[in-house]
Amino acid sequence: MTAAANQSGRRPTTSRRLERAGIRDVAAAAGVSITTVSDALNGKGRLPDETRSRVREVAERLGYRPSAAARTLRTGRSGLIGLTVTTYGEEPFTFTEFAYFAEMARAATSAALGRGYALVVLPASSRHDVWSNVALDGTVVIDPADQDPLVSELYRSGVPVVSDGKPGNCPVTAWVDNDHEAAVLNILDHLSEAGARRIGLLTGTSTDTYTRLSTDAYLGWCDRVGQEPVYEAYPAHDPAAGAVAADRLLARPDRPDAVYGLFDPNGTDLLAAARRYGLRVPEELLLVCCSESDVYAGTEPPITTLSLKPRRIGTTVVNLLIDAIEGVDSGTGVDIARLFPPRYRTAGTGPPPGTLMPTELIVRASSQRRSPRTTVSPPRPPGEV
Amino acid sequence: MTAAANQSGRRPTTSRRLERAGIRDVAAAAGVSITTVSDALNGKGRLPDETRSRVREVAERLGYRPSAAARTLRTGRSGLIGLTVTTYGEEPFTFTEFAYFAEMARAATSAALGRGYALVVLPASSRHDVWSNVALDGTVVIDPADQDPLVSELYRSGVPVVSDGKPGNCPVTAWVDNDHEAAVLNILDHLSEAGARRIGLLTGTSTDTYTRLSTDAYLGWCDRVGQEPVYEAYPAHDPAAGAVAADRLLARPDRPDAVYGLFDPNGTDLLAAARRYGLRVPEELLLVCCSESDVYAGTEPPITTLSLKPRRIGTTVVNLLIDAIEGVDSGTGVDIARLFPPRYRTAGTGPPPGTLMPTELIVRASSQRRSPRTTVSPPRPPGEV
DNA sequence: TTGTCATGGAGAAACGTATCTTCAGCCCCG
DNA sequence: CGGGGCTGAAGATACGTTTCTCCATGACAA
Repeated sequence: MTAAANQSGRRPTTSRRLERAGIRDVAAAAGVSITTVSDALNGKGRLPDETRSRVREVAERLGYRPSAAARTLRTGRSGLIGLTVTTYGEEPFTFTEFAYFAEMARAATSAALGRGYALVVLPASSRHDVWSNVALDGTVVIDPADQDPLVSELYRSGVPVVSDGKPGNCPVTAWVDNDHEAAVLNILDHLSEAGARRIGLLTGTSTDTYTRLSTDAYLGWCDRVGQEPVYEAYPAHDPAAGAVAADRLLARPDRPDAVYGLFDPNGTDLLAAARRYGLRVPEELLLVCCSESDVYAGTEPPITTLSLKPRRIGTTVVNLLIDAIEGVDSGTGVDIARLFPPRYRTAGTGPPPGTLMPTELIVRASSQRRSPRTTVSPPRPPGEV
Repeated sequence: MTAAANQSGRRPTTSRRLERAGIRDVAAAAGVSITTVSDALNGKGRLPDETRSRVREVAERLGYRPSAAARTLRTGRSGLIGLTVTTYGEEPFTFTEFAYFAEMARAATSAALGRGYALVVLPASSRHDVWSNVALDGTVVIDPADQDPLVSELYRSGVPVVSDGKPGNCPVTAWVDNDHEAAVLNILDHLSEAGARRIGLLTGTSTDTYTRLSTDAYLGWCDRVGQEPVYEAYPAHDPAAGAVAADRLLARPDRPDAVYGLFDPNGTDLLAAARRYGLRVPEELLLVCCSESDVYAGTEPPITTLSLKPRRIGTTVVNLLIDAIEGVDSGTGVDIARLFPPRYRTAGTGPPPGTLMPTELIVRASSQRRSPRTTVSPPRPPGEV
């Protein structure tokens, strides 16, 4: 039972193509055990620097690359993070449809790579065949559905899940969202101060968190101020429906003298509709829409936009997720509490913990009747969710 | 990390270890061997349907999910495909900067998922720590650098690589690209027919394939037709430099009466510059630019654009890659030949095999002095590369 | 009876790594 | 002189699959 006898029968088959060098090959070439190789390469164990560097050199010479699969199997960590966008239409991804998603995904990818993780793009559909085929350390879910079965299963099976957008009824490890309520109230106040008497809303028919929270904030504001709500809803994922809804809103008998549009294309659509009805902006119609696009800096007139700061969200979501992954080694969740910034955090002990982030209102000519200067709203203090 | 924070009852039921059920547990529960379980679940082996369905039912009841890591280790297949975009600035990704990348990536993701693969986004930098940490069945490289060390190493280590954009000096399994030369010649002919006497070019300073091929085609055309080249080059990744270059081009003493811009923002930049110089489009200046954005259908006037059909490219690239992954089991490349369509394929036996795809010219008012009607150019027959 | 198949299924060997445990020396102190 | 602690490194096991090999059984023909 010598070591030589043990190692002799490694590859009796004819090696016509050259196999990738494994850790055994490195060990043999360096004249040490595989334990020593592993320790030397991973900076563990007790080894003199001389042995360490020698092993490293041999590994380099042999072009040794550790097998990611084997390492994942052994350590239980893959370094992979799932990224999911809820699908609207037939296409599984809405990346480019809304600039918000694209920017958010880009930031998330960067943040993950910066911490040594890679992002895997996965469909929100709960097709097991796809999901169970990839070992995930955690998952980012953008805009989760109200009762997402996929998220529930992931969470139940112990995979950390962090969502962009406050989740409805599915449990998540943590979530991050913009302070949509504060943002809408801020905009309504802003329009009021600019002289608006009746503010209309262009909103969506879907039930996602963003649409719901924003609409509710609008309705609450109207109720508080004593204005009759004036709004039109349309399916946000339909590119053509937005223009129709904008037209409808301005055709109403109780036509508003200011409009906030919840979705990116609303700005141009409203502008076009206003032109059709001969309404001058901002003299006769004040305009604000939510958008990440800078085309609104160049429209005639430039349009005030609300930015959801997708990059900040994406970075935060990923960092939260990786913190959860690396902080929780056993099955039970621990230590997540310290990861959240002191402000903008839900106080209660009840899960899941969430973080609200401030938005940014970029004021342009379309919402000001005086001097159109670009300015930035200060972040609002955190309110209750 | 106080004990209180630690004890904050997160998941009360997880006090005992709720280990994921393994294949052994399923085998024990079903009263069969793990071999039978594996065969039953994977549709292999010789088993009566009764056993098969019973095992499947037990597995379902136990919530059994095979370990992706173990399967990958055993089979050598991960179901993961890398997606890389060459980085321009500090940001690792240019996804949103150019709509082409975003659309292409989206199509590639869809195509991969449709065939059971998932895409993992990776940086083009050759940081081993990231790349070697994930088991890849193959890689898509968008716009590879002229002598990409990363691509070379991947290819050498046997990982199939398919590139979007004809590679310069690095070996790839296959590549797909638009027929840039044909596209440019087509545009120049189109502008000539519309009455252009001196056609200018707005191009980039970088050395990627797209820029190089397009510029060369332009220079060759000028030489053939006997026109003095009139062009300005600028760093394409600099968002501000484009407007300056457009201005410079129209400020030249030998001002062109038609311009083709190679990059997406050139259309609006050229339009703005033309306005500054009081040039009417298309009466005094014909305009075409390469873009995937549909904003050019709504500009004043609408601008003729060249579409690179990113979705078609993305789908083709991924299908080619997966064909290579599944068709080539040994190290040496085989069988790839049959995968390529008979047309648009390089004839020679020498690797790497490439596919040229036709582009689409969407003709709008900016490049026509007569009746501005939208039409589509027929695909050109394949020429030599 | 004996051999040949076909059927249904079990055993065990990988896959390549990380890590827990053990062990041989060696020095030093009592 | 004996043992405790430290250093350097090897052995062995486990991770959870897939799959190759092989065996038991019974039916059927020779």
